[in-house]
Amino acid sequence: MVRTPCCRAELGLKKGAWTPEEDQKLTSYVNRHGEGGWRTLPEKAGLKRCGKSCRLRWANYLRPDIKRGEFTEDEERSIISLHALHGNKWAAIARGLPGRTDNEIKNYWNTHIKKRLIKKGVDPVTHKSISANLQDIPEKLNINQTIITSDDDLDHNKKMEKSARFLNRVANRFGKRINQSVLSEIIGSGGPHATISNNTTTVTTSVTVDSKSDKSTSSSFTPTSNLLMTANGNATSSPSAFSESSISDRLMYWDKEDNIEFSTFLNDEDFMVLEESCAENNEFMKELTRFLQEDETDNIEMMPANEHQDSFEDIDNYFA
DNA sequence: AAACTAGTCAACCGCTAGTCA
DNA sequence: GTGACTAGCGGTTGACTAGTT
Repeated sequence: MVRTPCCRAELGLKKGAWTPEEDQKLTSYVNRHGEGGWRTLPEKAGLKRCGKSCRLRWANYLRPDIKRGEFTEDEERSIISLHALHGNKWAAIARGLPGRTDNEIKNYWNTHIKKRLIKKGVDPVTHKSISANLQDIPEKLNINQTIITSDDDLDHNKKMEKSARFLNRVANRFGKRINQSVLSEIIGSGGPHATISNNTTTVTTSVTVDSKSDKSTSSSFTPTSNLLMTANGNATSSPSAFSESSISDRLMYWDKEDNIEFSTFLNDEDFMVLEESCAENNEFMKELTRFLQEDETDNIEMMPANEHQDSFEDIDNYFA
């Protein structure tokens, strides 16, 4: 299929920087007729520009809701979190930052954040430490070499990976149903942090989850590709938000004020407590709990924890 | 003061997905 | 099913500016 070029120089269409007069024409036209119809807009608005150029000028510069000026620290943190989630999907990232355009975020990333991350020793593509990435090289080169040095390490890594997968699945399943703004808020605050109880070690690390192998059925929420997790030897419970009854018991969320409770089943291997950042995101947990309660009242049976061999299968079945 | 370099960001280009006749 | 068309996206370019030599 042969396409006619959008902006043909022989038609005498102007390129380059926009003049204030052009901005004025475009703004008043869009204000009168609304966005859209970009192909025919230039002629109607009396502009010697291609429609694409007009759309871009409007979207990136003239739109009234565009926020100008320096990015705040919060915005920067959000960009980093969202980039970890979406990669170079600038439009997706921009949706999480009202008033900022994809172009602006892209430029800011390339000129500021990227450099800063590299300076801190963080790979801006993978969001892992650069030294950690060096350890990945054998894997990337398909060399059969393991960097796990002991059974304990292997076991610990498996636990963390499974726990990360669990969180991913919760996000994927509930992403379809939970208010997007609540999810954006969580992502904006750095994503859910999980504390894994393994009773032996205290480690801070990040776990990458293969979202391809975790088949997501979510149509409205992009699967998490990275989850930041804190593996903490001291099994902690957040004040008022989470409590644990026993290592093989259920993950509990209980809000005293609203008198609501969330629980799901985890065996001792997958046991985890969502703390700190999730506690900050009480809204998310409350909403999650409400959905569970609704489901329970719809007679969806929840099986006791000790009958579960594979908690992920159970979670899949439950949320399916 | 002039030349050069590096950083920034608006705008462009090429491509893809979605829609419609 | 096919092709024309539109809108939108991500990567790249180049003009402009500020800092340095």
